[in-house]
Amino acid sequence: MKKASTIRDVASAAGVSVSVVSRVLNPDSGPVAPAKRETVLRVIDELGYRPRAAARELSIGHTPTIGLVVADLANPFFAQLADRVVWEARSHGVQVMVMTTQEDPHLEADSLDTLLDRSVGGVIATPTGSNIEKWARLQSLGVNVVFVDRSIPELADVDLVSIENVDSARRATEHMLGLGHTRIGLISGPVSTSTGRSRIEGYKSAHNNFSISVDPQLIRDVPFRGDGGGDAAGSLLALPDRPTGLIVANTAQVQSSVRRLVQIGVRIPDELSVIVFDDNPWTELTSPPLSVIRQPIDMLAVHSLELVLGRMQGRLPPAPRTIEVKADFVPRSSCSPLTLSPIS
Amino acid sequence: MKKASTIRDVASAAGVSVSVVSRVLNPDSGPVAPAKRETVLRVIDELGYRPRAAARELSIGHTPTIGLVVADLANPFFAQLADRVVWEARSHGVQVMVMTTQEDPHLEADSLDTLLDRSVGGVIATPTGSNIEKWARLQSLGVNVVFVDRSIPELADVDLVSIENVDSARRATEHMLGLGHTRIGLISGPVSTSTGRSRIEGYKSAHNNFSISVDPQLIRDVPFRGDGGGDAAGSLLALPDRPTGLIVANTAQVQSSVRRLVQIGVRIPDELSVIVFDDNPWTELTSPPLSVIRQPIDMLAVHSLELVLGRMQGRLPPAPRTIEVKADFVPRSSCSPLTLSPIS
DNA sequence: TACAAAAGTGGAACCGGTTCCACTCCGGTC
DNA sequence: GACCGGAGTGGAACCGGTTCCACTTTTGTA
Repeated sequence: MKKASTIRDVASAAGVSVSVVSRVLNPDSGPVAPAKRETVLRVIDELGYRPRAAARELSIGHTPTIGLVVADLANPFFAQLADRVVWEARSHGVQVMVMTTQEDPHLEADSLDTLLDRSVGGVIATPTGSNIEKWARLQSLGVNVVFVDRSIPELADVDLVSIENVDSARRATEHMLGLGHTRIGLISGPVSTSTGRSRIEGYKSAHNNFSISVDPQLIRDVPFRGDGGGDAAGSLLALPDRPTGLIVANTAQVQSSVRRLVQIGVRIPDELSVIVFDDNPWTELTSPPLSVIRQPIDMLAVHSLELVLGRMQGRLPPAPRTIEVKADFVPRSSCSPLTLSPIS
Repeated sequence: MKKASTIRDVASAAGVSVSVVSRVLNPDSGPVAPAKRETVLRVIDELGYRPRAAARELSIGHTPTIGLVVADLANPFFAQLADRVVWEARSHGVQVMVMTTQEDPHLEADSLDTLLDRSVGGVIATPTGSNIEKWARLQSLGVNVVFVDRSIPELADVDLVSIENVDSARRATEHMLGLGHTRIGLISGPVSTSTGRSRIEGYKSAHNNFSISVDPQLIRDVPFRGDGGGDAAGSLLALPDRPTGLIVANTAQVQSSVRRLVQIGVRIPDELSVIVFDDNPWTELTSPPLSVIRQPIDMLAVHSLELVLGRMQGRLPPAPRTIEVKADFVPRSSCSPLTLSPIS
């Protein structure tokens, strides 16, 4: 366990001053005679010297690092998002600190503190919805914040990247309405989140277009955490006048909901047509393969990274941006026309 | 965008020296009069002061941070591993830098450099199998390395946490042999990895126990990346004397393999009995639900973290450790007795 | 009361980079 | 030949913490 060499080791081995070595390390920071540059580079190689990030960070004042704060990596949506963000960031020479919140505001607050301590230049997050002042403080300290997928209404000047939630939910609903279903269950996210509200709005809007009234009983907004999706699915199916269609618009609850449907043993699509949000890899391995709204996770990752890096480099106008990307509806075999009472 | 306060700001605001503030910050580093401690804490709170990690790191020489190097967060196995590690680490006050390699040795090498620059105290990794000298160098610089799930035979003195690979593969194989199957396909990881080799060994050992000879044609070792699992599944089923059982022991290829089986339309378990490694959440949502070898990801995470932290704190004997945890066989409905030529 | 030990405190060096600045060489220009 | 500007260089301050050490004050004990 030899200890790593420092810039001063390199300097003395190369017979130059630390200033010169530093200039070699940071090409645009000043002139170096070509011959010396060669020598220094050779010595660096021989010694296996690598500058320590902490030292640079201390004198520069910031790091080429961003934080990624998601609920739960065990959820494929977040996992894929993280994968893409980490991957994409690397190609820009930026490191990513991944933090998970388990949807717990306290853990979220902790994560933000940690990121602050690490002097990250930006944060990409799917916020829990709390910690308003904490997010604001982060921004006021110059940390660039971009929300993905969800936003917090109280925080107006934060960049946001999400799918077209209203439109996506409307299209899914209209697809079912078009098949003749009139009682369609909706399992959405909490109304305290933008995502939850927008998707409910899209659902209602579709009903409106079809001049079909909305039964509030059929709308279940459940938390992201826990087994709320499964319970909601169970209770919807237990309704006297039970729905013939189900849209699961809470990505965190898809698995739980589908598992419950399988347990109950409803026949899909004969007894129940189903559309879920998010094209998890397994959705086409179930039988029947599920029709899904596919969130273009790559796009979410790319755009949010672009935003946060753009802000870090100060090459974006100050006004907050909202980027909405289109989500595809991918029909598979989990929806069928309503046969019991066929449409006119 | 006001700028953050420093320890000297706190010191002067509290009317004490920086030494005192530092001692308040690090409780066991020296005595502080209770009254002054109070004052300092109050000032810290008022100013919203937080010590900068980089400064501390620079003077201490290391960070309470570990690196986690996995192939691909989009793979549920790694994603869950990452989730557990991050989670568990946090409860020990340790941060985790998550890096992905996409199974590419170059990217792996980059990641290790980055982690080195950040002065991490330890690394938990599923190594690609290359970069032998790089791993060795990392160790010689005092970075504690723990491999999870796979190991590199050339690197003898690295801690390893994995499941009982030989035993797991044997149990799965014996289960099928016990059902009367004699031609069982095996899709495993590359033989260049310990995992790949051990699982093939278990498969062979089971055959041996049942005095059934092994047809080498039925063993397919495919890379972790790409669609090798699907292709192997396809080609196994295209064999003239095609297998009646299939064990997918390459966790990264399960999805690809199962997808192919679904595409081909083999009836499971009637035409083909199937066991896969890894209890991904969706394996019980397929029809039929798949029998799996369940890797206790929590255990893998906990043990590897324990090892790496233990080494960082120097409270472990120097000899490298290998921890093997038991993997459960979870029978579901994807295996049935061989009916064509029933066992005696 | 005397004196050693322990508690409490602040000054300053240090960790390993970056950067400002002063200084020395050059060559080119009037 | 005097002068100027720019290339090239090194010294030293600085970033924000930690820690050693010397010093003063308090406490405990004989």
